[in-house]
Amino acid sequence: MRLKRSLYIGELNKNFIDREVIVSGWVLRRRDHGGVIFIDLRDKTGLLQVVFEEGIDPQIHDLADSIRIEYVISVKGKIRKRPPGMENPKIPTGDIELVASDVEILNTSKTPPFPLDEDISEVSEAIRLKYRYLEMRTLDGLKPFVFRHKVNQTIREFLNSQGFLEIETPYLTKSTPEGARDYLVPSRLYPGKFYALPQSPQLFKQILMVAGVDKYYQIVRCFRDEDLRADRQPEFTQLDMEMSFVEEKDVMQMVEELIAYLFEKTLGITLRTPFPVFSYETALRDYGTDRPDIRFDMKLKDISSIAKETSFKVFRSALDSGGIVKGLKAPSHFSRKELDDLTKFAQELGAKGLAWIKYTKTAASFEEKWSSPIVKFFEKSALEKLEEIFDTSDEKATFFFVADKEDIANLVLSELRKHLAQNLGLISEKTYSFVWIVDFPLFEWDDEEDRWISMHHPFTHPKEEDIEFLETDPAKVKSKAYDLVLNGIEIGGGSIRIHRRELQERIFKLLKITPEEAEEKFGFLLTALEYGAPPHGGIAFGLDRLIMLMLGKKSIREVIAFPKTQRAQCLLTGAPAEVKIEQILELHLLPGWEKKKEKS
RNA sequence: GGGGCUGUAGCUCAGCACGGUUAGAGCGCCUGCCUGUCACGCAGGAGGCCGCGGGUUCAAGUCCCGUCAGCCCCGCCA
Repeated sequence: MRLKRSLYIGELNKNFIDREVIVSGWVLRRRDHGGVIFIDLRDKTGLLQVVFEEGIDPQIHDLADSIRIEYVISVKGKIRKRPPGMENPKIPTGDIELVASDVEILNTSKTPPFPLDEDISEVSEAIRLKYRYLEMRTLDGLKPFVFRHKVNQTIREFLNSQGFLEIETPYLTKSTPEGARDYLVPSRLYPGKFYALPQSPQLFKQILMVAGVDKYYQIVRCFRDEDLRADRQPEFTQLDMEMSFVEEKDVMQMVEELIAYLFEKTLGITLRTPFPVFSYETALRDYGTDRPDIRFDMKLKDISSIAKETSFKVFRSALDSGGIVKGLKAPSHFSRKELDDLTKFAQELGAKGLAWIKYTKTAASFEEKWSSPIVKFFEKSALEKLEEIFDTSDEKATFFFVADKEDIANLVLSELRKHLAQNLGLISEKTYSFVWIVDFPLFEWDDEEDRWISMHHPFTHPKEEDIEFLETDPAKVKSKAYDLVLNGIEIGGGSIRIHRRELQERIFKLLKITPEEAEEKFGFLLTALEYGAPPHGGIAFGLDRLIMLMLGKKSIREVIAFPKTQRAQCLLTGAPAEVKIEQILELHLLPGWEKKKEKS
């Protein structure tokens, strides 16, 4: 490299006029006027117009003539004030330019597969991922990653100041039976044995509490071999935290301070704390989901008691088979086609249908207020009760009802609620609405496995007052768990953990984990609990999700440098890929590996 | 495992319902001209396995079946 960079483009301003500088970067655009060639040079800090004039040095001018888009060059020259009227107000360096006296072409470039000088969000994601480095090289391409870097630093800054210790935990660890599918890593030294990549550092951080660390955090990669979504990657990053000698409120308060600090420092947004707290039961009752989006109202209402009084068979039969009738009110009327589409939307989520009633507050008579194929099944008193239950302050409204089993009604209506709010423009995009969900049930019944399973994970502490019901009425037992939800997306979840071996063993027993299995899978934890484990609890955040929401992105792939596709491939590297047979043999992955080993 | 959308030039897309000459557009690319442009301009040019395989047909980018890939969703999972 003959011409060594003297500064970044972003550092340049009028004060540099008449000074000689060397800048290095990529050619964004070039405008060849024959006798004069303009090149817009880009580095990660900005854009600068470089001028090659024929009169100054014909040789340099010829070299500039061969320069193409995305060539990597260093240019030496004097900064000059642009001639009057030639300024470009669109860029920060628009009132100056670099008059090239020397240029070094450090590398050529093929023509990029997509233009790097304009908005590339229209380019298909597959191509962007294959050439991720080109996407990142564009003017704003690094923005999400600069932001992410800042988030990480701010989190560390805050937690360090609070006395937290960042400690790394292993990636090659032990498979655990509960939770998601594990990614397995075959052991070369122990034929037939496997490491698992961690779904989270859960057990390690608990053991760190036993070790007296007191406050731990880690920004850590986690791995789960499940199907992907816009907000789910097989490897993702958690902000993992754990604290000793704490109750729920201590963790929640620490988190609120952290989140408030983070939003203030990185987005300049002052959040109102404490965040609202909903019980699991309330969330399900009012929103149909344990991750409610509370940026808008439109609460769900149980109208089973009204439905019971109607002659509408669909409602009656749902109630007779133990279901419920639940509904919501949208502040608008809908066309027949829109109603058909909404019905289809509901059916795709599992509803048998979607009942609706159009409501016009200012109609001439009571009867004319109500319009629907099903309104004939309703007595006047039933309609009056609807008016009462739903606050009918809107001029026009439409009631939607789902009659089904409770969980289906809740699922369908919660999705419908989001869908309608989005379409009706009820959601203000710039709002950040946090809400805590607490008082989760400790267990949920799993029909397939015919046993209770942990709603959170098996190490979650039951509410003290419910411990006595563990064996007699597991459904009644609530947990010391808490989820943090932002704009309808779960961004974090945690709990106070069990810190006594006896209680942990009781839970395992309830989960139909035999003592032998418990010893084999979690023996190290049980042993640790016996050596003076302090009360402790913590939380883990989906950091990718949080950053996605902070940046208003629709997918966590936008905030991950090299993400996987929905089919879990890396389009850049081509992973997963086949490996040499030798590698497979060495890992004892083929049938008959034991024999092969004996022979060798 | 299931449902939906998409796949045509380097990129973004039209053409497909109703099969029929040589498959188009914009941007980009190449060559030439041009000393003040900044999405420079002007003139000329190159560039296509219409995702892949099979079928129907005199004839398929267009119709049918299968398959692959990307995205969104359900299940699963956080």
